[in-house]
Amino acid sequence: MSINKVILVGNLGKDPELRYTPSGVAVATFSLATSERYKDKSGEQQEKTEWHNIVAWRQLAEICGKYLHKGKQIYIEGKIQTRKYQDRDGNDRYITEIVADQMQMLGGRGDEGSSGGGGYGRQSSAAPRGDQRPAAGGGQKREPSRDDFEEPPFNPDDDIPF
Amino acid sequence: MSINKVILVGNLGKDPELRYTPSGVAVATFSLATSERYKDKSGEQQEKTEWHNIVAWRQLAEICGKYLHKGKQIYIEGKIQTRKYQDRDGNDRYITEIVADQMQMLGGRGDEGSSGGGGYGRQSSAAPRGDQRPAAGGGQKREPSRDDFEEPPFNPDDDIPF
Amino acid sequence: MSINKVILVGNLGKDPELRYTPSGVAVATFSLATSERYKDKSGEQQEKTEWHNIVAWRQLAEICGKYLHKGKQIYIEGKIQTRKYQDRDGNDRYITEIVADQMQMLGGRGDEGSSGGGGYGRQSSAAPRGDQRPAAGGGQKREPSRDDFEEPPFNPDDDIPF
Amino acid sequence: MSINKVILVGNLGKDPELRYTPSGVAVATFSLATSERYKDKSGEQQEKTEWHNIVAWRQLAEICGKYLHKGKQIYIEGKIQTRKYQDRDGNDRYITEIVADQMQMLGGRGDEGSSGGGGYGRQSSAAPRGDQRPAAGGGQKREPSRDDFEEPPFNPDDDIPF
DNA sequence: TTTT
DNA sequence: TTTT
Repeated sequence: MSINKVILVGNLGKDPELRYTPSGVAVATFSLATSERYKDKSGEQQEKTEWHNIVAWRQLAEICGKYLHKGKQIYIEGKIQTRKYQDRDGNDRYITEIVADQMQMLGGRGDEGSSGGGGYGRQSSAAPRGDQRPAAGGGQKREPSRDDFEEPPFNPDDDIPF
Repeated sequence: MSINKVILVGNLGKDPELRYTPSGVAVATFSLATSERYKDKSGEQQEKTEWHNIVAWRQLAEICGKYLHKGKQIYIEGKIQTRKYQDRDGNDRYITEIVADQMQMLGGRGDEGSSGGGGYGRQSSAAPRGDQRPAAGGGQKREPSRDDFEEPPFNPDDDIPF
Repeated sequence: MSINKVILVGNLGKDPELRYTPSGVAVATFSLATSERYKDKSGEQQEKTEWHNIVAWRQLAEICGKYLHKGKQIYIEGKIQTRKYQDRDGNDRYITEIVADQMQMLGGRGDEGSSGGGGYGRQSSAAPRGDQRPAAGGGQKREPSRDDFEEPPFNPDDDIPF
Repeated sequence: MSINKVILVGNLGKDPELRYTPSGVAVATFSLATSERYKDKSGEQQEKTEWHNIVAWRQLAEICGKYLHKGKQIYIEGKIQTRKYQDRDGNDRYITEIVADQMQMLGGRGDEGSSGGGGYGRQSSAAPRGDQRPAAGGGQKREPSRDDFEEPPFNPDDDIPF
């Protein structure tokens, strides 16, 4: 009964960090800058930069770790999530992050060495093959199969029944 | 390298139609009204209604066919698609549709008999069980498995490594 | 060169708080819950609620203060913003908020006494008339004029030139 | 009580066409391609391109006419609208268009001579100054004023009252 | 054809 | 703190 959706287009502040949970699940984190220009009261153009903490899991994490780098312009779709943690003094702290479920590289053609292309996330079986994961328990990754294609733009074997 | 995303909140003009392709793939179609209020030049409040052709496939089609009905308010996320077809005279015609990949029932609380709830689409394994499909070739439906869960809000077995 | 957009559909946890800055600008704040259902590893249905801090300014603030209340289901469109503040001990803290620029009441039909209707935000001149602001400097509110209408769905005085 | 929102990232198929209505209102039209990669049943990578008819009005039209050109990658936010017209034979035809209300140039830094920058649409007073409109009735364009600034990321004169 |  |  609810929607929690974030859409960002911005640039990476640093290269992503790719880590693995104890059970071998890939997690990529990076910060993404979005900048807003606005006129202040005196009519001056001002710019304000917002930094977003992005988190990607599993296959999307590995794609981020492999293809993204500092300065790259990307599109991110995901959801907002606030996580509680304890600081050094044991006090509760909260951090708000964007959990990505789609990522697209933008800014095209030979832009800084990115081979780029495609959109990544969810079902997307367009993802690069070959498992970059280190030895790890893993398990959650399911095997792609022949039937595993995406929502078809059209279905050559089927007559559209309307 | 591109994004094609539509977000609609509106009401169904009629009950959905649920059909099946020759190979047994479910397709639901319905029209969704969004209404916009605006002031015209004379300062009068006006309303303009836009009708959207919604198409849903597979499991989402079946959920739409089962739970949606005329008047229901829903959230739809999907993409724009223009399809070519021939009219009775053999002329090329084009129709623009929204191919849904997420649907949420809104307007809650026992609203008109909908048992409703949850959000449907993509990976969503929250979908009602039991196959409503008629005898049909099918095949594209893959078996859900234990590893088949969604992006975890958090992962109890894993320490978050950051 | 960037996009920072949030779309939420959720329910208010409490009535909004409407305040005014020293110079008389209205600010409404409230928290909005979005809930996600997911299957955990053991196949159990779980629910996780996310709480979003919403901030609305000016006319939209006043509409929120006037029409929204605890439990109401709304659509919010806005942007993510992280604000720094000092806690009681003088330590820097950060809070992430959604600065709303559009709000729509959902869930319809005489739902809990809301007179409701319309969509509010930006140019929207559909907003209730009559100034609810207390005596205050103000100033930023500009006067609506005859030319002040919104993007017209169509323009009766103009032939569309294509 | 409804939402009609489209978000596109794609490339212009041609230079925009900038026209004016009899009363002098600027209208820009252009087509925008979004491409989707997907795997077909035989496992082959396929690409399908969708062409969107974009319409922009007034100031946004002039910015599009001035800064956009064939091939440029942009972000568009707007709404879906289906318009009825008569073909040469007097038959009713329908065309679906995206009425833009925000546009952002993407793909950055000196990309093909675009001076670029900023986001355009709505209140955005960041728009280039100087009126490119030919002699024309006009009228709907309101004069920007000192009070005409956008939603402030923060307000230096005001203490945030929460 | 919906809804407010 | 909401809602289903």
